[in-house]
Amino acid sequence: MTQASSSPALAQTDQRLPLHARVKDDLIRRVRANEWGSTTPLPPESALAEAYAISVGTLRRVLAELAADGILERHQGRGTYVRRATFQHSLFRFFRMQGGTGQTPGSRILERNTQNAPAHVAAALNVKEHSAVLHLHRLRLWQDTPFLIENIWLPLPQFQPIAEISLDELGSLLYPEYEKRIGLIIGSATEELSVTQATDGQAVLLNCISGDPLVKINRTARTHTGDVAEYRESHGLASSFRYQVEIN
Amino acid sequence: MTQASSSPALAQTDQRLPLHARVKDDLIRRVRANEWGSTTPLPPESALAEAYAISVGTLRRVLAELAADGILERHQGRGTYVRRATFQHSLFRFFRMQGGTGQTPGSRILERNTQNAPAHVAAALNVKEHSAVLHLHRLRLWQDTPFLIENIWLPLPQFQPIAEISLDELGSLLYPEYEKRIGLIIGSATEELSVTQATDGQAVLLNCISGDPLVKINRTARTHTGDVAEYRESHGLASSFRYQVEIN
DNA sequence: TAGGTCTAGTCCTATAAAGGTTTAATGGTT
DNA sequence: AACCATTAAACCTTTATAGGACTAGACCTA
Repeated sequence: MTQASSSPALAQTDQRLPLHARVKDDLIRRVRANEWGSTTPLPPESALAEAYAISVGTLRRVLAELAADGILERHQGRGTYVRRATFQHSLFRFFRMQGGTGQTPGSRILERNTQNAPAHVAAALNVKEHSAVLHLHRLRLWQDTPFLIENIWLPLPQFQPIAEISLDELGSLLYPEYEKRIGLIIGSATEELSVTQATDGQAVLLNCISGDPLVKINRTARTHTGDVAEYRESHGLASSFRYQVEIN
Repeated sequence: MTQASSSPALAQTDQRLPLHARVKDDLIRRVRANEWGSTTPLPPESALAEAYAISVGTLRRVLAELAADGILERHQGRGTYVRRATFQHSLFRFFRMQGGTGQTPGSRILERNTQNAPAHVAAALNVKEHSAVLHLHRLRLWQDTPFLIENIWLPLPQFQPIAEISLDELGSLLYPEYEKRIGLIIGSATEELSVTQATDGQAVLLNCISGDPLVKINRTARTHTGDVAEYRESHGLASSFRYQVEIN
């Protein structure tokens, strides 16, 4: 059952892999390339199967896996869509600020500049040391009270559009902005938590006393395919901190 | 394609669900009932399908889902097995103590008694307030240095065997003990992290100064089917704390 | 306008079948 | 003992087919 030649759509995939894996890889690539917005359905099963020159059964298996992986959403009778959104929520399970109404916190950009990546940032972003990166320094507020200091690094030139838009447009949520400006979708992230003490500068921003315990959150955010897209270091008041995790 | 009557094995499952869902539910029940140890393979596809009176294709779909859920492990040519172990690892990603060798920390039981569940414990364990629970008070050590205080509550009479075994046997890892003594397998857990200050008692145990920042971890552990099996409150020195999370 | 019915489009359930790959065990050969 | 070929058992891949269920929109009716 080895196919001598296969659909041109699979030309760039690893020929040693079984068909379903190759189709999956290609679909992930196309999702990542933003071929379908979150409101445009993918082609129906029948059309996709025909395009890949595989049977509907095999294609259904791939789509089911992608749905299980959280990349696609399928709705009987309506169609198959790229999945977005839920992620933003899961990232904001911390800091007991979402009491009651699901409001998003405010934010104020303190600084935006272009830097040569320091060693630890370069390592996290998986780029060469001293290569150009965009740096955002941001303060997050809850009901006008600052609770979190963020330092965000983004690789250039990929994120150049973010360097050029007005600061007002860098509203509270960055990930939708990445998607709109660059067509880049954050698919997963790793966070590392530790506890530190407030420096003088942090104490001023957070309106606390120097030496107070802070929670430090290092986040590495990736696309669906695992490429690192953003590195972020956040510091927040430990006293107002709460973080919830599911383990499987 | 509505089946008038189905395999007796599915008698206790919800008849409104599709076949594959009913078979999945039943297999989860049987895994939970410890029908197969982690070294005994499940019956082969062909035999299982025949026993449930369904086609091999449908059964394969169920087994694939269970494997994706991390409940089963399948090996071509060898068989299908209940999955264990990996979980213990994922639970111990915190506290930067596993440097190099993957040693498990030591532990010392400070106290074991039967209590009437306090309100917050009863709520977490999903039992009536003041009902009998087993309480373990444990100190965890890394190279003879205490780094974590644990308070563990288990519902009775389910966990009665744990109340009766010798304290020596409550070695460092509890979950294998649950499996061996009660046949109960922990499948998932929720943890909530926050930062507190050391009380006098905690300071003595952890060899720190009263008021030092501590990390507090509340863990609710569940079986594969979602029933709460254990509630645990841990306190550790914030200075030696590091926690890593994957978000999807 | 409001509320039904119908229908095309889409995904879902279930079965069947042919052939392939991997593993473990067996028994022979060197 | 070490190596190899064979074989049975187990899971994997792919295709094909028949029918069911759900959704959105078109159309009709009151």
